Amino acid sequence: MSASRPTILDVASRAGVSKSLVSLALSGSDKVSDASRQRIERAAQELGYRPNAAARSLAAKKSRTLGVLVLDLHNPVFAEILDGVQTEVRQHGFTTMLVSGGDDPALERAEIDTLQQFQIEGLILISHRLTEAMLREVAGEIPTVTVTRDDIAIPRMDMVCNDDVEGGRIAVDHLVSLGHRRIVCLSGGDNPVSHSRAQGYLEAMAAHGLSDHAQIVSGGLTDTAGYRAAKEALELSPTAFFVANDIGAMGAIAAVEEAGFDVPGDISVIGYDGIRLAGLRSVNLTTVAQPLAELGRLAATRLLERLEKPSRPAQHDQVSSQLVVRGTTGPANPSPTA
Amino acid sequence: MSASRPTILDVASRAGVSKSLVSLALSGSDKVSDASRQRIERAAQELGYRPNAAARSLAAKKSRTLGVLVLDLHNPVFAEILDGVQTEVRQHGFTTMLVSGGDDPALERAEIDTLQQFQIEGLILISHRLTEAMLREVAGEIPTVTVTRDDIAIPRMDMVCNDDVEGGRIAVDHLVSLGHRRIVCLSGGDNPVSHSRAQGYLEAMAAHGLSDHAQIVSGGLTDTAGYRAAKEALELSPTAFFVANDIGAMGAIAAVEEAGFDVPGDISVIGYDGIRLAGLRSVNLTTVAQPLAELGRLAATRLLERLEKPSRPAQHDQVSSQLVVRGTTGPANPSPTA
DNA sequence: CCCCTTCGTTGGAACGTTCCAATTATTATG
DNA sequence: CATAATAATTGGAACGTTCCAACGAAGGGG
Repeated sequence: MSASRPTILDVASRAGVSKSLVSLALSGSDKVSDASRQRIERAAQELGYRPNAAARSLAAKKSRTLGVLVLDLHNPVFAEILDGVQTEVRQHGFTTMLVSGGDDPALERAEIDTLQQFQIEGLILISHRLTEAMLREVAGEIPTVTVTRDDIAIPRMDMVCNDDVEGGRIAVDHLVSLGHRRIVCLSGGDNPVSHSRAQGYLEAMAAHGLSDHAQIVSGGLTDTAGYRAAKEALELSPTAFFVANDIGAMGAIAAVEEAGFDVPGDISVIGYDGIRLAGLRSVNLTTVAQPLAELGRLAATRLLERLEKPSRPAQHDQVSSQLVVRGTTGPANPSPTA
Repeated sequence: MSASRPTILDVASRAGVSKSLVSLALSGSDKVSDASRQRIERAAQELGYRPNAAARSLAAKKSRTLGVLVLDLHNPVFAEILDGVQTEVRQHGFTTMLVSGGDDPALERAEIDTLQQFQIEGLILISHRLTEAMLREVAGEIPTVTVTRDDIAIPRMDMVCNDDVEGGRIAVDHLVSLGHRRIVCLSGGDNPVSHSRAQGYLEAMAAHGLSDHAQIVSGGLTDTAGYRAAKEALELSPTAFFVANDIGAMGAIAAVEEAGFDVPGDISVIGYDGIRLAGLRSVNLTTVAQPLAELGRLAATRLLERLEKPSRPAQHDQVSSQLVVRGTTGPANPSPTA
């Protein structure tokens, strides 16, 4: 049973120097003689010394830790954004603390509270559940950047988003180029992201002179929501669906096939997000891919910049999506047969 | 620009009591008069006081935080196990700190280091990348429980696993009951989990007198690995595949369909894990479902128990899987036609 | 009315670090 | 060779909390 963890004092006495010098040496100061530095490093090594982050954070008044709140760990979109966040943050010597929210905004607020107790220096929100009041409160207390949410602008809060309107247009353009005209949009329901995507859909339909065919069926962002919406939308005898997210698109495909149609022989389906899953061979979904990791990377960058310069005006970034053609879209079939 | 965060002293002076009493009151001690308690709570509320976890952890010499290392946040299996961990841990007033490893065991070791700097009281490992030496080192320093890894037993380290051998048997039993005999196992490669599942497969094949038909094709745990293995295994003219995990099964299905066979008309496919994804309508995979959340819950429970009683002998739990029949398995077709 | 218990409350030490001003050792300069 | 400048090192205060021993004020029993 080893005694408790070695402290900086143990290292100091073993190296025959003061604790202050150990602190200096381990933080890479250049005013430590090589001889001392070496002895200190060896002592630390031998003792298996690991600095106490709590003590450090307390003394230094900074934790070098960023908090990240994600909407839902199950949705692959978030894991992929997180990748980007992590890479960037790590490079700057910061650590991230990850929490995932629940359905309940209040619970989500509580999770942020926990993060704050750990003295995080900044916060990345990859969720759109917080109410405006909560968001304002949080952003007022701590440097914050939101990802995939652009509905609420707050003075010092940066936002990193995909250009969802453009993405909607890209989807429609692709379908139109394949000869589709009766394109129905299965929207993701009532959230900023889905609104913009539907908006892009409408604009592009108009641009192609297809406003008469523009129809939006509102659903949600889940598999079942996509399924139901598609089922309902089949009544409109479409030749193609633009679905607001990939998971929803998978549900929609199931509905289409269940109704006896072939994808893409009879009906084409295009999704949105570009999660890896969509690339699996058995899914093989054509989609409008957001640069997810880039989204995360950018969010981290903005946050780190703000830590340097807290008073900088809010910055709103938009990244572009890219069409990824796979197997669920094809030439329009003027008269699909069930 | 608000001054820095309020401390316990601010609360104390506003409530007109000593800091000690504030500490007592906020930690729910019963030796605080109702009057004081109320004034303290109001003061804390009004100031927006949030205790500093760093200071608390330093003073109390305990952080009430557990570390969790997951193999890969992209794999849905881990998100679902995490759910279970979180629920349980939260109920006991602990917080979790989540990190995800990379491909590199050394990097994974470094992540654990970070966790330790935050004075985590215990560690949950949902990963099997650490070398035995690393695992021993870590488990020697901090109460540890591994999930889905049962290849290395260490005195004080608890293990929570699925009974993968039984799961393999369940899969085979199901296929046999549908009349299948030429059942090929697409194994997940060289890791403890896959070994056990293949083991169960072999045992069950033997039990059904089908040892002559038992064939294992080794692959990996990814979509592409499943695809390749299936492609190769089609040579063996099977009527069914037992694939070592769900994601791999999805790849296998793609290969089967690409070769012109129908699933499950010509060839049945059963997976393993029971990720939600498998339940999506467009996937609809028959699978051997591990109780993933339960696995996580149990791991957390064991760890919390060990914190109470550090010297308890290592406990090895096994949970049972359950067959979930969906659309990818069906009656054997004696002569599948491409 | 005094002493003893109980209840509520308090100040101070401790936790392990960083930071700063102060000190000592070393080297350069005239 | 003395002194100034510089380099290396040090002790102590501070960070915000918990914990503990000790305190005063009520209340009860003799």
